[in-house]
Amino acid sequence: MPATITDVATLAGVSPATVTRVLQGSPRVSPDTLERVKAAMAELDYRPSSVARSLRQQRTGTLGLIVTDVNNPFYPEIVRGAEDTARELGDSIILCNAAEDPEREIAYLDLLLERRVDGIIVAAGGLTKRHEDLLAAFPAPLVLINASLGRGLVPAILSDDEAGGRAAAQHLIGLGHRQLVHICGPASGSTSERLAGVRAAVAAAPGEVTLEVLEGDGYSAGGAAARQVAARLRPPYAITAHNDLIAVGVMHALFDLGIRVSQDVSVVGFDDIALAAYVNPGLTTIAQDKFGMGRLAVEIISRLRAGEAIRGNYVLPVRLVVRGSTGPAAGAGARQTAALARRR
Amino acid sequence: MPATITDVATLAGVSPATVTRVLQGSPRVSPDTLERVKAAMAELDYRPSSVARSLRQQRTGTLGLIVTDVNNPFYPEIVRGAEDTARELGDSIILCNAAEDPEREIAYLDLLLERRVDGIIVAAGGLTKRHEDLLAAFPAPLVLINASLGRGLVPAILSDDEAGGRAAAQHLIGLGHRQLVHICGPASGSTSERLAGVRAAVAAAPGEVTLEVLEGDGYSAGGAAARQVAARLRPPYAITAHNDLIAVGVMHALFDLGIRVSQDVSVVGFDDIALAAYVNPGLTTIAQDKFGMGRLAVEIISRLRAGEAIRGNYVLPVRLVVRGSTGPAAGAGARQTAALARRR
DNA sequence: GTGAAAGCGCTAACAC
DNA sequence: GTGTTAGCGCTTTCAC
Repeated sequence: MPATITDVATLAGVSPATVTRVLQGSPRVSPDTLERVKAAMAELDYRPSSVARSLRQQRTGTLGLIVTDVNNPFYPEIVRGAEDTARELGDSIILCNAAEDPEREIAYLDLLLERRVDGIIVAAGGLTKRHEDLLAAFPAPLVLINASLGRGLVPAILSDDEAGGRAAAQHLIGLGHRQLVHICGPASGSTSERLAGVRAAVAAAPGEVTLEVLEGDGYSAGGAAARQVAARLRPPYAITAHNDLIAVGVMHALFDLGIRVSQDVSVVGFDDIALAAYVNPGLTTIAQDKFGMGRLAVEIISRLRAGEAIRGNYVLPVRLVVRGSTGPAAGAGARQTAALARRR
Repeated sequence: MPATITDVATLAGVSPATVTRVLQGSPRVSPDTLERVKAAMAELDYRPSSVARSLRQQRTGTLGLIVTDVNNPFYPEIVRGAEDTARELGDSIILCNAAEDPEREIAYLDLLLERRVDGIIVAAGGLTKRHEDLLAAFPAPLVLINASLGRGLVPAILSDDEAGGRAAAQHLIGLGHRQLVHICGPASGSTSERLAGVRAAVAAAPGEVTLEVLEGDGYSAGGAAARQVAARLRPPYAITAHNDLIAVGVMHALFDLGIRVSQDVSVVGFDDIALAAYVNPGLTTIAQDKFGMGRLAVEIISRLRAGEAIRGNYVLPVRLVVRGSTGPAAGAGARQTAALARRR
């Protein structure tokens, strides 16, 4: 049994209230008392119970963070951003891994409410209709990451997907590419925004640029899509993928076909997960500010808690990261000989 | 303000104690009362406060999980294993990201004690002396992952590093390799165990097998070590790395030198992080049961909480995962022509 | 500058 | 089967 405030008070010969004052650094404590109380605390190895404090103060200093899947390389960085910021504010994070299961996500919402968390952050890929209704009238400060509720009642943090798609395509067009292929991810969500950006860049390009759009969600599907393309198109062409994992699948497929990434075909991903830097050649991609999303989410919660009325979407800028997977489009009749792919 | 148990009791025309009984599913409640109470709960959207309950019951149903760095691809899987299991047991996880900072790690221990967590899991790379003293006399159930206190007072979960090193080397020797190189990781910790395993396999090998040991912690240092080796040794030879990240650094360096991974030089990693599967060729590696470590940690905590006296080390088995980065050692004078590396 | 008293929301022991 | 009572450990008036 850990020592209680009463134990400390008794040992120091004061009342519990005085111990509280010491705990809070109140100036209305005589130096003498202060010292005695501190000594008593040290003696008893006293640690105030935040459980009791939470009950009394009606706030727990705890935030719930529901994540689609911690194992998805996209999320740990968001978790870091949130945890880091929470820590600075004196809060803790209860981590909930929804494991891609919407039911479980909802169960967590309940659990977190019972735990009386001061706010909840939901970093989830796709929201179901059921979520929408539940969240729209939610009895606690709430922020969404990478998802938004139609009516904008709940503050949401998003990446500028449209700008990202545009930057990816512009980069390729700037390298001289005239044949673009976009491989889509999951039908829902931001897919269309990224594609819309690509479309916009293609439309605005000087000269004639073609764009073909394929489905290919996931690592292997991305590879399959690439094979399909390779059977029809002749290099130089360029592929934008909805995310990095798809792009890596594309790169492997091209490699197997003896098509050189960068020299023959350029590839651009989206997200900038760690993998992008370690793959060979390095993957050119659109970086989302994942850490910043986590950070901002916690900051918004803390402002909501303070009574501010916040709603609407926060759109974070993205950034083109050029690595080895993109290169200038060689003249129309580019050699396609299988040989060493350029590194990074 | 959320509804309280008294609100429910009043609305249902019963005492709070009866509401508690309903909450706990006690059989000593008349069907009639049961129904009225349930109706009142629904009406008020009542959620029992686990804060109040925790104070009363002197247990929070919360576990602290201190992790060196969530962003390190090794940890998310441990987190998943812990969170998953905690959930099954009705517990929640407070995630603490130490960000490689030992001071911060210690600060978290204090914070978690104040929060009166039911137990703490520390998944940390290196323990300092200061940790040791603190943890050896820790006032809460405690489990370590991938670290152990000399005297074994605190239960620790480890991978069988020695067996892993042995399996890696045996795999290579079985492929006909006679020149082995081991690239070490951080000096402390399990480094030596893995190396010891490699040594054991080399010693037990039929015929003459040489082993060279190099430092090379981290992605780039691993690459540097590989370049050093390549300048001296002629293929076929084989490299075991202390972990996957080093191994990937090695693979890139070899690629740059025009040395083919698998055909000319085999490479084996350790850990089996996601990266290992996505790199090209796929990295042969020793898989640690990361999920199982997280799971076991939570299970041990729950048994400690139940009063069992548990100490000593739990050593989990590892598993050789063969991918494309290892292949048979070609005859002594193997061609070293730069050409396409075999895929996966 | 300090103490007494009340109460946060729940549950456990005991009564009936 | 149900109610009464006390108390978990803290903080917050309010008094002095």
